[in-house]
Amino acid sequence: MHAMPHRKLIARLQAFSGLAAEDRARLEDMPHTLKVLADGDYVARQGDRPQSCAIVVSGFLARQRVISTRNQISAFYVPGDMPDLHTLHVPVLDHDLCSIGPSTVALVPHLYLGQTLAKSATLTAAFWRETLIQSVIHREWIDNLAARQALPRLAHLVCELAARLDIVGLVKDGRFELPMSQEDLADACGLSNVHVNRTIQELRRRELIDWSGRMVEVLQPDQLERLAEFSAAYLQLLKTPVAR
Amino acid sequence: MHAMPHRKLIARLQAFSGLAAEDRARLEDMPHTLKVLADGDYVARQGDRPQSCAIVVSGFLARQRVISTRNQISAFYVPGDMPDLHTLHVPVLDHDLCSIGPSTVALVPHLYLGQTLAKSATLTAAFWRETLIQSVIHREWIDNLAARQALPRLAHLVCELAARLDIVGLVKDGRFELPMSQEDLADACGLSNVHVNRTIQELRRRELIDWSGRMVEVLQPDQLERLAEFSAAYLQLLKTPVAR
DNA sequence: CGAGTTGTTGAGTTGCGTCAACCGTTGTGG
DNA sequence: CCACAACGGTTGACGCAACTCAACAACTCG
Repeated sequence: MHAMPHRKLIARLQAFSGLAAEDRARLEDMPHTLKVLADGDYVARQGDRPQSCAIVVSGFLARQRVISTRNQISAFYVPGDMPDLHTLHVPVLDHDLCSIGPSTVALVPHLYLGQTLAKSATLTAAFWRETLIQSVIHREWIDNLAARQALPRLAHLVCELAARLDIVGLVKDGRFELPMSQEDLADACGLSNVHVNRTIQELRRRELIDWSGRMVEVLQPDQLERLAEFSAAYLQLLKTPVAR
Repeated sequence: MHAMPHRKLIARLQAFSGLAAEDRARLEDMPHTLKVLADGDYVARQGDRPQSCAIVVSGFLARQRVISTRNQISAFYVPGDMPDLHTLHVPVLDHDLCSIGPSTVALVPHLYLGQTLAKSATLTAAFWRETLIQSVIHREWIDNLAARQALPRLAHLVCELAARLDIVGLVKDGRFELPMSQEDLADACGLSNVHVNRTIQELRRRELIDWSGRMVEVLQPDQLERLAEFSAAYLQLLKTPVAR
């Protein structure tokens, strides 16, 4: 089924960080166990001290946590992402890591990952950069939540997910799968599920997207990105190597 | 004036990452230039490719950027922070870095920083962890912006800044200096300046804080943290070393 | 086929924004 | 040394984006 489960991760690291052949080989040889998750299953829970890092192989994960009465989602993870890479250095997980729809993850032991990074400074830099991408995305979410109202806010999230899925080859003709419910979107956007519903209808009415069931199609990418003030540039900032 | 400008940074790295004597020495010997900033001065601008990293020596910086019509602040930086450490790996700055009130920063060339990290895996880990702390704080902001309304949201920000200032010894008897205007707070919290004003008055009315001029005093820390659902734990998660 | 999700719609409410005026403080230049 | 401009803080009146509650429809799945 998955001859090389972390293929998407390696391809992205290759593209953005430029791996040497031996680094690539080290990654391909990483020992791992595959784990199949159903909708709502947890990869790890708040307070856990994971002994391995997950790589999303297929499907979506959400980072979430209860704030006052709401189940707040602070990140989505798509295939090729490592949602808990930071636990290498920050042992305690501060959120739940939950499967949105069915998904598959590969688990790589900290022990092995640490040893591999110790052998290669470029690999260390590549994985460090990987955590920095997550920071960039976090900052976009902060801006999005604080500064935009519902319509552009949802539009921005759609643009972001489309761009991230495109990088790992999961967008075909502007179409891609989003397994999250409107309730999940509400939890991510700081809106009520009712208002998310009405806002999506407005996006449909303007013929910017076609969104029925789990499939989304972006009909007018330029218009949608203009509404969202979205620029994919921030996801592509990582192509120049570190100063030495 | 500043015999060792990055003393606060070193002390924090020491406490959270446990530096060896030689790593400490390397940090103390870092070549740098001091830069004094007035209110509103920029350390660097969006789109810049800085050739050095800044360490906040005194005062506050804000990471900001214009979103639609608003000047959105996505992070505050206090003494001991390295606001653009990530430019080591992500060359282009995606926000402005602006002084809030007068401040001083030490600039350390990328070239030197890269060479130093190449010599020490533990130092690399310590600085990587430093960027991960920023991620943790970003996620707290996401939760704060999305899930809490104005009163607890502002309370949470006050708690966070108090905790971060406390770590670097800038809190005396619950009192500390916050140089930002209510407008700045509004830009950080996704609120209007008018509503920030009213919300602060409510915090004062409840006798949770005393906030006049630039000085803030937390009168009832427990009550304030309960209102904000704040726990300083997330800033302290970094004390266990990496697996090897 | 029923039971539990997820999506949709309507009506009434509210937290927060906007606009606009006013006040106190600070700093600056004549 | 005062006049005055500039800025940050404060207050009131009004409007709106988004929330809550509640019912219902569509879909999924055992």
